[in-house]
Amino acid sequence: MKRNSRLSLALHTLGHMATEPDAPRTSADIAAHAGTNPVVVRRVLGTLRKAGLLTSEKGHSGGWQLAKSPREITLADIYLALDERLISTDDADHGHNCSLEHALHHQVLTVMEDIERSLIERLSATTIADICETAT
Amino acid sequence: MKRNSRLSLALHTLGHMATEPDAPRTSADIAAHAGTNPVVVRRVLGTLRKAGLLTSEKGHSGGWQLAKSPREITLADIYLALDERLISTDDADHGHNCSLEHALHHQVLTVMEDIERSLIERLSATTIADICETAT
DNA sequence: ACTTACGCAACTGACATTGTTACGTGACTT
DNA sequence: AAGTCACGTAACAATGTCAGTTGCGTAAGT
Repeated sequence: MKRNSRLSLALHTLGHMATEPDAPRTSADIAAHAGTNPVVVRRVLGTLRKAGLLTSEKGHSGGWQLAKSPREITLADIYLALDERLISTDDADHGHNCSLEHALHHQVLTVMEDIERSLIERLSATTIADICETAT
Repeated sequence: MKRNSRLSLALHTLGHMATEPDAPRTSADIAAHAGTNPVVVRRVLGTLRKAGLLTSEKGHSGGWQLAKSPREITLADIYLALDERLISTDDADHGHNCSLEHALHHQVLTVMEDIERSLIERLSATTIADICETAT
């Protein structure tokens, strides 16, 4: 798979959960539906649980469920929970001795931060409930 | 190095070239200044040459030079030449059978395309000559 | 001829990510 | 109480990407 497979898996899973919010789903079911592995599902959904978007229960009739109403979960929430940012937040060495390079990176970084801010703003405008409605 | 090292190298090199546009530089010099390898420099600058931003000459007193005035080269030109897009342009399998997944990806993709468009717009507002002036 | 410097192909090693196996733990069922 | 179900987590293998490196060819100039 490629780089944004975690995001794909998260969107896909939460989307389906939103259509039937009260039915818990096991990682095995989700994995089968998404064509991947239960452990991978638990890994990805685990980060969403840490972000407060999902709950998980063990044992019989356990599994994963939405922690809030689908109308309260935006695409931005999912994007931010997965922590796959546009900008590589490690600004370690590139300011070593060259003022030109420093100016260059500062300019690009400023633009990128603005862009990411507006990306999040755009993503937070649609909830997963919205998506389910438009998909009919 | 990390993922945007090609962009860093390109920006850095073009920035320095802009301060003295008529002096050709060899890949060995550039590599030494950037702390990398001449072949890597040729790889990266080669893509910029294909995009029409640089020229290269072989033999004695050969090397790399800007193909245009520094005032005509924007950050967007460099970004686009390196082809490191925000969106993974391979929309191969994710629309296989699930209309919900299709709607999800369509929504995210639309937002991402908008965002990238505005990123390019922002980057095209500053030329490398601008950077050299602000770096004094 | 000889040197210089790019062009390009092939290989290596580091690194990240996904997939897989294995085992522990909590919760429910009988 | 025993059994099962499902998550939680660690460890490892498989894969892909990318920078780095070596080597050789080719063009331009001395």
